Parts: sequence; structure tokens; C-alpha cells
Amino acid sequence: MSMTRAASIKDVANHAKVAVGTVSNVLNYPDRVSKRTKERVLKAIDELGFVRNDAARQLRAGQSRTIGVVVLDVGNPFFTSVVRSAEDAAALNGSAVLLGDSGHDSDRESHYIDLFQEQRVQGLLISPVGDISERMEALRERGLPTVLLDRKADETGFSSVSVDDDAGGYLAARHLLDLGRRRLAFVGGPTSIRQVSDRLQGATRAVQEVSGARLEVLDSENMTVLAGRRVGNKLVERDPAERPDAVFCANDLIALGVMQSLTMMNGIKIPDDIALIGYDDIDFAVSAVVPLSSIRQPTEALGRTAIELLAEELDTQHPQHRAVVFTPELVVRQSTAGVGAPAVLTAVS
Amino acid sequence: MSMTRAASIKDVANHAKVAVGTVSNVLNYPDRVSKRTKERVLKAIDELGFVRNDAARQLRAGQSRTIGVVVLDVGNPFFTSVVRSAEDAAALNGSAVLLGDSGHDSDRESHYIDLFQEQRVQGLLISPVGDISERMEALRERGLPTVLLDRKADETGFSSVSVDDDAGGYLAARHLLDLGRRRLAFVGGPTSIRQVSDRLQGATRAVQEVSGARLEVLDSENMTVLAGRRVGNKLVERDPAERPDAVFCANDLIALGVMQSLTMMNGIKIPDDIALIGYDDIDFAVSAVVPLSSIRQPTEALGRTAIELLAEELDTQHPQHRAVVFTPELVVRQSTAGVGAPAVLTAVS
DNA sequence: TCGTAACAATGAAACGATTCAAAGTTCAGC
DNA sequence: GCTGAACTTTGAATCGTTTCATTGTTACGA
Repeated sequence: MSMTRAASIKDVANHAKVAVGTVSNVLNYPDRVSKRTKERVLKAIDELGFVRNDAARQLRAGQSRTIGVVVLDVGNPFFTSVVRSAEDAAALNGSAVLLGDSGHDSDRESHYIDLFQEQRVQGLLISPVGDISERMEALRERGLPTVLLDRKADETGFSSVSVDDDAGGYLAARHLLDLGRRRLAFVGGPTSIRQVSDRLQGATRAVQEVSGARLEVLDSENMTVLAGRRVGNKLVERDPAERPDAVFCANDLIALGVMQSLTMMNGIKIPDDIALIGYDDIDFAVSAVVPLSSIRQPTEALGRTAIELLAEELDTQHPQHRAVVFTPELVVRQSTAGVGAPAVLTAVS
Repeated sequence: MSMTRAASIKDVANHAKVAVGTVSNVLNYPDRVSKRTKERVLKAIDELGFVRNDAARQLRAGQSRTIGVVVLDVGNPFFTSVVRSAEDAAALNGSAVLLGDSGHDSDRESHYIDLFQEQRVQGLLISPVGDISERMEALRERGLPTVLLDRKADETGFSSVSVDDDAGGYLAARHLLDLGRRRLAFVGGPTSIRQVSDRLQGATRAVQEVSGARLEVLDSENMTVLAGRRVGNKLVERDPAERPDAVFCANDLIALGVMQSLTMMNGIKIPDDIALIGYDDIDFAVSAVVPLSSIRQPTEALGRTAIELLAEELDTQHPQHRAVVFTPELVVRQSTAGVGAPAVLTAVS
């Protein structure tokens, strides 16, 4: 019964007794059509329940009104927040966002890039898993504008928005050192993730400035709460004397996981025995068992700026590629400072 | 320079000196093509950097390999979790998911439904904002299979997957009453949200079973951490004698917000002064300042089942519409039980 | 009443893939 | 060498929209 195929513009034209071009004009350039005809066409559209076929539209247009975004982990509020602001910014240009989650997996990342190319997206925002210079080169050759997200563009020829992870790592470690801690641990992984290695590098720099300070590196298999909990359990199992007195986690999810393990062990007090700091300052950091100190990244600005850079590439014939680097902030809460008053410090860039 | 339009199947055909149909066969039915020809075509594809145009493909096919999903709030881990499992389930059928966030706004909801219809999605999963029976009726007439998500289908003719919110509300309130609390408060809103009113209804039922117990309803403007914090601040401002001794929040985000306000006020102890329970059991509930009791919903099963029901509607000519209702579980943590041992209870369905 | 400028409506062509009936090729078996 | 079945390849038609050159209509000033 209701199994008839969807009405097309042609059906509408027949029903309203006008030409197909006229229907199209009603849809796209209402001013070109007389009031009488317009009404007739709109009536027909309503009666037939006509809905534009976007595939045909795009085919003709040669381009979609769509931007592809590939992020490392949609389970991480940091990324959802960035994507949200990118969506809002894209909507201002009348574009929609297609979201792909690579889950730190190169194959899935590749898969989404393929998919988005098939969709003929206007451009791409990628928070890359590893080294994708080859892939990027191919995109450049095809003329598909691409902006790196949360990763500084090494090679020229690409725009990027990122946050200075080295500075963020330094900020976190320096804070722990300023509190008098000397046996630091860094939790994150795999180190093939650039964000992880940069944050570690910054932390290492800070530690080297202070004599007598050490930095132990604990690998986590990924960047989730669960992975953090596993590393935390290992710390709990250690002889108390062997434990670090401060832990810097490569993101807040890991930090929350570590916190769960440590607080389950009644003997360990945060921050008295072990100070803990995360990265990203997600909304849930403030409501953690022990409110979590963290490094805040300007997610809203990241997403917005990424879209702006992409828009530049789309508008301009020979765009200036720009690498925008934001500066992270230290947010101090109880997990490092105890009951002391919270403060916000900014890295010197 | 690289501004030439993307290669089409025709370009590939010319380059490989075969017919367009052959190229199409290489792509879709490789077995129909001889090895020699196949190699030649693949070489041409590679050399020209050909990428299939999905719009043309869909236009011809008349349908996309896509399912539209509209949820109430992507910022809520409950929904991201449901969507994630729906994506996985859809991938098994070779379908991708397009995600729309209505943000509890009917207009945005409507906007996404339009958009998805233009995309000719195979079907729709909707977690509706309010009463959308008219809209659904229109979808049914157009023959677009639709499954309600997290909301039981009242009308016949639609499948749905949901969790028994009345039972969940009962479970939460009953738990608070069992702990000896009598001055209960419910925080949630707007009450036009079905999930909110059902959970409240269940809670009311539990309260009525116990003489001397009261339930105060505190409206929150929405279901976010921020809204919860605002309600929490109002509680803090009250005369201590006027405060409830137990608070049931319509979701965990609100509960975390309330918790933030209460813990900022040194005089108030959770759960001693006020017991607090949320809803959804998101990952962050366990790592909250005071680990949060909550009502767990089977998010993984919700998403998966929704896709399965949709697949049924797609396969069958005259599908049996089914309303699958899952049963929520009570998860007890410190925010209600203090340092007592955690437990998990299941509602009687 | 005529000329013409402004405005409306027309419909064929194009976008790029898939389909499928028809034509072409190969080759085993006799 | 011939037959016919099995396998390959071909290319026109099709999907639904937008575009745009062309044709048709209106109305105004001379």
C-alpha cells in the first residue's frame, strides 16, 4: 500500500502542471517564481509529501555541504567538546559535520577518510593516530582541504590547530615539583601517540630543571578509565616506599582510573601520599572523588578555529597555511593541592 | 594545478580502455571480470586516484546504507554509549549511522528528521523530545521504518526499545526509603520529558507506600551538570531543617551537579545529611567525589536491540511491531549507603 | 497600437554510478 | 573445424536534481 516509491520533483511538476525547472526554482530561488505558481507548487509538494533527494542534489552540485571530522576517541569528553564547537561553527556556514571515531586505530582512521572522500566532503578535520604524512600528501594532491586537529602540522602545506602539549606537560610536572614532590611518574600510552610523547617531553624538561627529581614512565595500553585503573592497581601492589609521590596522567580519563584504584586502597591518601594531575580538564574532573587538578585546553576555540582555517582554505585559491597553537592552563584542585584554594595558571608561551 | 575535477568511472574506463560497465563490475562484482582486465582497471584506478562518488551511487540505488539516529543529548554519556553500540550493530549489516543531537529541542529534532529523509536513510532511531505522534504518523505513511529509542511506543504500529523508567524511579526511591529516609526530593526537568515524568511517577508510587514519607519535586531547567549545580545551590541556601534528607536526580549529570554544590558546603555530609542517587550509571558515577549510587540501564543492549528491530522492519513486508522493555538495576555506592559494601539489585518486572 | 524591457516558465542536458539485455569471446568435446 | 555452453565485455538507459539558453507572457511608455 504505502510501498510506492518516494515522490520526485517530476511527480510534483506533473501534479502542479508546471515544468520541473519551475519546481526547482520554487525550492531554490522562490523569488524567480510568481506567487500563483509558487502556491500551486507548494500545495503539490505538500500533497505528495515530497522530500528533496539529497543524493541527486549533490551529484549535480559535485560537492556536499558536509565536513568530515575524524577524532581519536568519542568516549573522551575532550573530543566531544571540540566536535561540538566545530559543529556549531560549521552550521554558521551552512555545513554539517560527519563524525568518525578512529579509536586510535590507523585502519579505522583510513576507513573514515575513504568514506568521507566518497561522500565528497568539502574538507576534512583530522586528529591523526600516527604519522599520516603519506595519506595527507594524497589528500593534498586530490585537492581536498584538510586541517589537522590537536596536532601541529610539521610539514608545510597544511593548516593545524593544536595546544602546546610540551608546555602543558611542563606545566603539570612543574606544578608537582613546586609542591615539593620529587618522585614523579607519568602514565600514558602508547607513546606512539604524539600527544602522549609531547606531554611526556614537557614533563621531562621540567624534571631535569630540578636536581634530585626523577620521572618514571608507566605505560598504559590506551587512554581510557579502565587502562588507568590497571596502572593504578600496579601502583597499589607496590611496596609503599617504591611508589611515586606524584603522578601525572596523559589525560583525565586515565587519571580518574588511577584515582579509583588508589582510593580503593585505604592506606593511600590523595594528595598526601600521592598527588595526582590529569590533562584536558573534562567536566567530570571537578566532581571526582578527589577533585582532579588538570591541564585545561581551550576546546571551544580549537573546534571553532579548525573550521575557520578550513573555511579559509575553501575560499582562497592559494591559502596561507597556518599552524595555530593554543596555550594550555593549569587548573589546581584538591588532588594536588589538598584543601588549598583552587587557582588557574597559564603557561608562558 | 591540482584543481582538476575528481576522476569519474568514465575517466577510469577511458584510461584502461574498457567500458564503464566493466569498471563498475570490477568495483562491485570482481568475479565477473577476467584477471587481466581487472588488473588493468585497478591500475587505472590507482593512477587516477579514483574514488567512488557516493551520491551517484545512492541516487541510482534509491537508498543509502545509512541509518539516522536522533538523541536528546550527546553530552550525556548514556546516549553516547547507546549510540556506540548501535553503530557497532549497524556495521554488522554494512550500514553506517548518522547522528543528530536534538538537545531536547523539538525544532532541532524536526530539522534532523528532515535532513535524514533527504539523505534517504534506510530507517530512523529516535529518542523523542516530546509527543511526536503526528510526525511519526507521517514517517509511517512515507514508509520510513522508525524505532523509538528510550521511550515506549504508546501507539501501535511502532517498535521501540526502552527501559522501564517507572520501575527505575520506584527502585531509587524505595532504596532511599529503605535506608530510613523520609523527606525525599526529586530533581529533574522539564517534566515534559517523558523519562523525567516516568521516573518521578515511580518514585511517587514508592513514597506513597510508606506512611510519613514525603516527596518534594524540584524542577531543573534541563538535565546537565550545570542545572544540577543550580538546584544544589538552592538546597544549600535553605535552612538546614528545611532540607530533604535524600535526593533522587533524574540523571547522573544532575546528580553530579548537586553533589558539587553540596560538597562545597562544608556543613553538609553525603550521605549522612543528604543521601544522593542518580540515574544512568555513567562511567563517571563511580569516580565521583562521593561515589554515586545510581540506576543502571543496559545501554549496550538498548542500542543493539534498536538496530535489530529496525532490521526486522526493513526485512519484513508486514513486520510485527515490538515494544522491548528492559529492566533497570539499582547500583548502591557511598552516596546513599556510606562506607557499606556496594550491591546491585534488580527491579521486579 | 506597437516595441520592448522585465519577468516567468520551459525542458533538455548534465552530474556519475549501476544495471542488464545484448553482443562478443573462449574452449571443451566431438 | 564446428557447436554450444560458459564466461566476458559492452554501452545505453536510468536514478532525481540543478542549470541555463530559449521561449512565452505581461505591462508600460510612446
